[in-house]
Amino acid sequence: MDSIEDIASGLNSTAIHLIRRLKRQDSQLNVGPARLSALSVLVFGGPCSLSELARREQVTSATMSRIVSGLEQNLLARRLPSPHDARALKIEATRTGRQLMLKGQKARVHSLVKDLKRLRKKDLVCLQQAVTILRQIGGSAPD
Amino acid sequence: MDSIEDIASGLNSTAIHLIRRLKRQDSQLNVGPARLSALSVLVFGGPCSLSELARREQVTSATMSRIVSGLEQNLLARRLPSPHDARALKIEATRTGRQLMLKGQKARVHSLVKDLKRLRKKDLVCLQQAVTILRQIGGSAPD
DNA sequence: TCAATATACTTAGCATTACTAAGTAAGTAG
DNA sequence: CTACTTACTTAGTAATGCTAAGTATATTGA
Repeated sequence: MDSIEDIASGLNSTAIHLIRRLKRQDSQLNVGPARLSALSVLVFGGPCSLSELARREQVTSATMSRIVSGLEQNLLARRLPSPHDARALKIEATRTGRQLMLKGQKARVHSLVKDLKRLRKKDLVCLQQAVTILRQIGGSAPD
Repeated sequence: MDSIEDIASGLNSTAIHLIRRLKRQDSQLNVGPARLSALSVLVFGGPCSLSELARREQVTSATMSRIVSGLEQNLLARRLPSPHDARALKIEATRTGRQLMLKGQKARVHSLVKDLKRLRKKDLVCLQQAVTILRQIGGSAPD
């Protein structure tokens, strides 16, 4: 077996390649990566405040404010007043936003499925387990 | 076993989380992501022309020209004339650049190793195999 | 109650990184 | 030698990150 360092290094480069491959699919949506990522939080995690969104995306509130402005211009999300706190916002995806997100997700997954289909069943089981293992470690990572 | 779609979807979100985690380490280097990524090509792949670098990083030559200018300002890489073609450049990492890259690589790997150490041997073997499997598919991805 | 503080968000200014379009210099083909 | 191609740069625009500073609302405590 490789050393733990080798495995970590392998995970590093593998993740880089995987992400690059998946990003190529996103480019057809004509929405920047920051907006797409924030939108996915809204679609899969439900509406939330701007600061909560900023925290999950690990950017400052100032940056998130502009990302949300961009999403609004693209009609993918909207700002609503928060029911309990007049300072805060409730940000939610529009119908268009949900549709775009699901379309993008489909394209990403499809591009991977094409390659996974060429694998033996044994290898698929291995990847499935690997995903489960990696989900457990680093659980602090936001969505 | 999950469907192939589920596994693909799992790989997608796992890669996103992994990358985000690793990027946090990079932020301490005070070099932007595009420069860091280009520098890694130079350090681990050796000197190459600007267009070759652009091709590997999947950006236009115009974009790469500015990234290389940034690397030069940071004293991390230098432009040299290409021996065989007066139009082209040979771009190479400086000693400082190599050192910075290796330091960054170490930080990335170290942050993962800390978590991997908590896993059982069986799980480590699984991750190692997963890396091997993922290296084979999508081999067209650049470095 | 009211003043001080804290929290939520926005705006402005700067740097990086992406694009296209347009320009320069050098190699190649007829 | 002319026309074309290739390699790179520069300029202009847009998206995305930051910090600093401002506004509005909530909370705390004398």
